[in-house]
Amino acid sequence: MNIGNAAEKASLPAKTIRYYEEIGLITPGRAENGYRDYSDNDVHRLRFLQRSRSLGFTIDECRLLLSLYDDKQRASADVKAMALEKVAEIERKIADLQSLRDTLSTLARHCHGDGRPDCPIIDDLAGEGVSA
Amino acid sequence: MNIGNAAEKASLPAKTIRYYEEIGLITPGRAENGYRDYSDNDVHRLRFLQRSRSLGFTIDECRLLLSLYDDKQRASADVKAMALEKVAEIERKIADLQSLRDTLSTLARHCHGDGRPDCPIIDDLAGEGVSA
DNA sequence: GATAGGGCTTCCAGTAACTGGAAGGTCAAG
DNA sequence: CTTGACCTTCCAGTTACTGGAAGCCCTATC
Repeated sequence: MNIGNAAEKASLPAKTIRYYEEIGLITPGRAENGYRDYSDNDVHRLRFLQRSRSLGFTIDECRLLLSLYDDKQRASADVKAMALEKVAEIERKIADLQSLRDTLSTLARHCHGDGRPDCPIIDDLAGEGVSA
Repeated sequence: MNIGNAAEKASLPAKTIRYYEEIGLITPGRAENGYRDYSDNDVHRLRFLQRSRSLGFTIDECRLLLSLYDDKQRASADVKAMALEKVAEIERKIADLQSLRDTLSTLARHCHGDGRPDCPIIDDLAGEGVSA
């Protein structure tokens, strides 16, 4: 099947699929007219990629995941370890964002937000305002 | 003062400071030997940049914030609106990450994580596993 | 048979915000 | 006078695409 079709089935832009090919994540066949030709298995891989990317795995992690997917002998422990490490990473990011949000809301709460030039947010950024 | 000194005072790498100059966020003077020469006010701006970047504002937002900082007549409402929009954006990101984390932990919980090749995480990525 | 359109191809460039490294000038200490 | 730290510029690389140009392929319609 052509790239447009595969793109639709995998919920990925065609551009992205070509990019994945460029970096060696997938190698579809070619039709006689030079068009890429995707098998059902190719589409399967693309979906795998789409899903793992949307779960926050980097491209390199997806590469590893795909090789585990291809390896019928892989240990589930390897995959579980990656997933758990990813969970921890996501939780660190969440904590960072929460503290960011708290700081910013505190700042905003202290700002009267009218037409006057006086602004505690700017003052804080300038290093002389409320401590969040 | 030299860039190394300014970098230390602003808690920013010298490389980053040069980059900020390149994109027009700051324009220090030059000493006779060609070295950049930072005034106290320059350091102030750098700190402002450091803090607003660390609060999650993009460079373009920092540019705007700096212009509000420079503008003694600006309305605090403008700044407050930016801060609140940023808070909303951060909260969206947090929610996304939380759902990501939940999906991944569910997956990991269903994985026995031993030496056997059978792995629900891979199965899910392949589109045939547990629904998280 | 000409043409219009949509899809496909390749290649080049740009994004955000730096970061690393090479080649070389400047300065203070020993 | 040399060593080492610090400074300069410029170029390249990072992540994961995305946009666009130039041009081929295929089908349908007039």
